[in-house]
Amino acid sequence: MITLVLPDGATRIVPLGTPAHEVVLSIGKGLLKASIAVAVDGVVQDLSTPLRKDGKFVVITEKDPRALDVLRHSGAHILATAVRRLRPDAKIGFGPAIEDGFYYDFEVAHPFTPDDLAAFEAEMRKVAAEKYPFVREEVSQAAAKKRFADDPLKLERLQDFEGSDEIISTYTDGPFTDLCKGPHVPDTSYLKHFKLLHAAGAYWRGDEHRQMLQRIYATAFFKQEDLDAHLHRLEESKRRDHRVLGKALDLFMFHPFAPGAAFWTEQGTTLMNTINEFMRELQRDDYKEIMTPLLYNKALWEISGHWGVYKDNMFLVHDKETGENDFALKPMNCPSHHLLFASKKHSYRELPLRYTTFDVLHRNEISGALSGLTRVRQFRQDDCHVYLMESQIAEEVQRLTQFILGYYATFGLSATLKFATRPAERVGTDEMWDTAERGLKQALDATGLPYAMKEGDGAFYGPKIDFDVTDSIGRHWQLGTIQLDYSQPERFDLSYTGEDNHAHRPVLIHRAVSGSFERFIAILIEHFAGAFPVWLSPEQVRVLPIADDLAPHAAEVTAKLRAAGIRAHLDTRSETLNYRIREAETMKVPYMAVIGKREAEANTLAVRERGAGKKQEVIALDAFIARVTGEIRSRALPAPVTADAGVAS
RNA sequence: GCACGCAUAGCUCAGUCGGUAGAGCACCCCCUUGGUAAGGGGGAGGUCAUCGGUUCAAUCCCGAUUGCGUGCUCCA
Repeated sequence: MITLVLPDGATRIVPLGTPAHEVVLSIGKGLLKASIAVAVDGVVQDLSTPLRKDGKFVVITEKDPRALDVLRHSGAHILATAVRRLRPDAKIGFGPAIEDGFYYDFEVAHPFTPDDLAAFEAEMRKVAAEKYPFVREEVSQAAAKKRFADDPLKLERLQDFEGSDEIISTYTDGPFTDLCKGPHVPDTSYLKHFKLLHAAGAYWRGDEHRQMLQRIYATAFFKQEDLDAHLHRLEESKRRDHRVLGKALDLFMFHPFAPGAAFWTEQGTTLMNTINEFMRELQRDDYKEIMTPLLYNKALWEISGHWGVYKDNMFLVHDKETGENDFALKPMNCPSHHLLFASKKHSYRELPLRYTTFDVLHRNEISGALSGLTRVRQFRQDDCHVYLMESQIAEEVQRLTQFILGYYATFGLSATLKFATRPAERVGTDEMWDTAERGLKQALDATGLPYAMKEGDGAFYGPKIDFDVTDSIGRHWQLGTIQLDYSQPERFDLSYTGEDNHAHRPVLIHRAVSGSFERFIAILIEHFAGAFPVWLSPEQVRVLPIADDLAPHAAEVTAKLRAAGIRAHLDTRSETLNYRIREAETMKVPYMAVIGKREAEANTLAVRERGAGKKQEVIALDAFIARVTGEIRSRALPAPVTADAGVAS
């Protein structure tokens, strides 16, 4: 017998192996109808699975977030059922529920076309209508092997269980049986609101050396309105896509002659420079900004170790005197910073010494990885290397952490911290890692901030703190990083003179705040949907004289705005006011200053704010200048950044 | 890198079941001098990504190349 405790404290004592649905029925008939699955001590299982353990018994209905995973996993089986009916030759791989839906991998002779997807979706509706129950069976390894004799991928999976006491189960819905641990919804008719999204290649088990399968991505919900909302969200992110907005707002472009490297227009350059200047200002007092060469002899990369492991990702440059490709563009700044550091003697009094740089870096990413501004081959990092004594680590890490979080906050971005510890492949002794991890952890604890652990995810030379940023539509980006490194100071034989007049090895911290300016700008574009705060906007005020004869006055106004440090532009084209307002709105200029006869005479402006519609405010020129310069100085954020902020419908 | 898809005017896209192309916006000119999201008219603009093949004929079919897009261990 096993004992189940219901949420209200009541208990049910039932024979071992009783199917869950019997227990649910004993609670209520209506509940059984509404139930999708159950959880025993948090472990989700389906209604037909025999109960084997005592524990807290919770019935999962549509309202439980875990129900969606069950539905989606069943959706994957229904997808496979449909594919097998139409393409009996398809071999099946994995078909899990994922964050926003599910997928299923198939091995087929001919990849799927969009028409195939439409046919599969139609077939899935039939399978759902046929209301096949999901029947669970528990089988022996031998029986399973026999059953999946024609499915080599499943056989490979079965191999993993050889010798383990794992219960092997299969699920059958109508004509289709899959090796699966469940859980599933009771029958196929539960899948009502779903959509196949796209197909793409995916390596079997993510291994590029294995065969490529065809993966079909799909999503499913319990309610049509949830599905609609999800599809709407997808549309919304497409509209915010920095590649689309970058073109629409004329910020940057790419050219086939320079794949993976952005061209910045004057607007985009202004944006880039504004962000760069902000960082420069923050680092003015405690950092030493330096510039180092972009191109180095391989001798440097041999010392740093890049020539051995990273060479394929570097752009090599031919030297006409040696006739060899023995120069390379730098993929990171650290080695060059070390050369500068090592060029003279340093006292312990100088530490922590912080070198910061904005140099251009090149990494030869594989072509398939390139994507807009988020994965490029040429980029600039807000890079910093701190040379310090071991005793200074805690304070420095706290300082850098506050710096990074403060920087994000200026843009209305929040971040969570992740502490990544020693990876399997690493350099240095265990003792060194103990010291480094302890030091970093103490420093992190001292900040009082919550953080998640990422065991084994550190850099090969040291543990690190990663900053995971959430944008206005809830997407996550890994941006900043603080990495502790005992290895490079060793390789580059770095030293400082201590109080004891002896040479000591400094510890190194690598720090990046935005990862790269390119990627950060991509995130900002999507975060703000192109409607940047005033201080970031490439164009802050557009001056619009109503008629031609007001142009001279408008030009004076523009000059005054510019003299005050405001990025103002004058639009005197002989177009209607409506036309010019529309264009300024489309380009997401934060302020439109309209000048008619009345304003010219009173030296005022009829100010329209971006996105505020017809609402206008007549304000004295001086007052307007004070307001805008104030917003620029304080780097004010626009009214709460919401999911729809500034997105034209 | 690999699988699939896409590439037509500056942009967004139609189109040609093989007979060398069209719209809207943008651009230029003219009229309009306007009060808060498109005033009206006219014009210019394309070796249909590149190279090769098939064909009487290719932007369209086939192949290659380049670029871009989706994706490439959230496990049975």
